[in-house]
Amino acid sequence: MACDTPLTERRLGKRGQTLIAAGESGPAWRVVEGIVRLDLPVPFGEEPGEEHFVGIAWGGDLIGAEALMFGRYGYTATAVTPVILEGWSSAAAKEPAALLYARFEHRMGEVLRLRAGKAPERIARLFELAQSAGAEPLRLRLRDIAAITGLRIETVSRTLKAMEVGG
Amino acid sequence: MACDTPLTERRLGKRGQTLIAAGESGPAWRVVEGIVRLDLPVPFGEEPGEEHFVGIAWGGDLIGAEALMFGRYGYTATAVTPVILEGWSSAAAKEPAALLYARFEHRMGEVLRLRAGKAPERIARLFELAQSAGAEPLRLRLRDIAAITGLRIETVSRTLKAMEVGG
DNA sequence: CGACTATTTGACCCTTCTCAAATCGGGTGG
DNA sequence: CCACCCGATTTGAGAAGGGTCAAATAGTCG
Repeated sequence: MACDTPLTERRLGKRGQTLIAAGESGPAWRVVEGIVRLDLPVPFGEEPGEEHFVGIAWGGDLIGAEALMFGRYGYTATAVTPVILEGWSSAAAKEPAALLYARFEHRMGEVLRLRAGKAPERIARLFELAQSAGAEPLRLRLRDIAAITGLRIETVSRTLKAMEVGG
Repeated sequence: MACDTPLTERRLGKRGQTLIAAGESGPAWRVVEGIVRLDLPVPFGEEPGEEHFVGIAWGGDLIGAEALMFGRYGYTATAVTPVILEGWSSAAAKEPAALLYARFEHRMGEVLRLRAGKAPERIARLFELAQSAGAEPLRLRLRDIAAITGLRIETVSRTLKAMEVGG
């Protein structure tokens, strides 16, 4: 860790990389570029290996902030696109609470829109989001697209093929 | 609740009542009891009268906080169940930002779960949520159930009937 | 090259959406 | 008290859209 910059420690993540693991401890990060998906480990004795998708973060969103409060990360964060993270400390946070809430509302609306409408619309919106989040290669894994849009991998595959022919 | 302090103004809302109207100005509120749905007025020249569901709030969540920042409410809030609101001022807010984030992650996960799985599961989860939010009569309007779960009103009607027979 | 993981494809079934029309209530003006 | 209107629910029938299960292909990384 060449931590010679006094202010903002940065960290890169490749597509598919686990950025934060539920149960472990560490700092909070701000998602500067790219998209991150958040999953909860299965609550009860369900399929081990399965996870519950609980949200995405991008464009300045904070991830892992709960570790500052409770000591451990509450969920797993994985890079959906290549990402750039920036260390975040609560001391450095100057955003007023009302602004945080406003940002939340917007974020929740975006996430919900990814679960509304038919398969092609959902997937298209996800790609738009990825593009606006500054993800360069714009190549997403089907499993991520499926988890985020609430579709099946097979459906995503077929829809994607249909889309590139039509549009 | 021996809270007779002059500071916390309370307000009741009946099912279906508009609590906050997009574009108007006013204070922020904390949802003490019940469930509130949030909608965005249609962005462009789409079906007038239609709204985009962008989230729900309950159990201590804040609504209308963006009016503190931007002067106007950014979305419409409607009572899905009878609700109790409590006036909120940013000055009174002492929750650390990290806690706000943690709460929000949880909230987003809950909302997403209401859009996952088949119709009966979604609807059942919404009723559980409504119950946990302290809504007494537990009678929801079909249009609200449909908007929140992302189903059609007809589907909700049919599913509800099938559910009360089976379970 | 070999083991694995990710993506495609096929065939078929089930859910949910659609479009229409019938009912059910609750108010209202006579 | 009754006829009527309007929004909210129900019901029907048929069509799409996705989900499932199974197998075949492409990629990847040692």
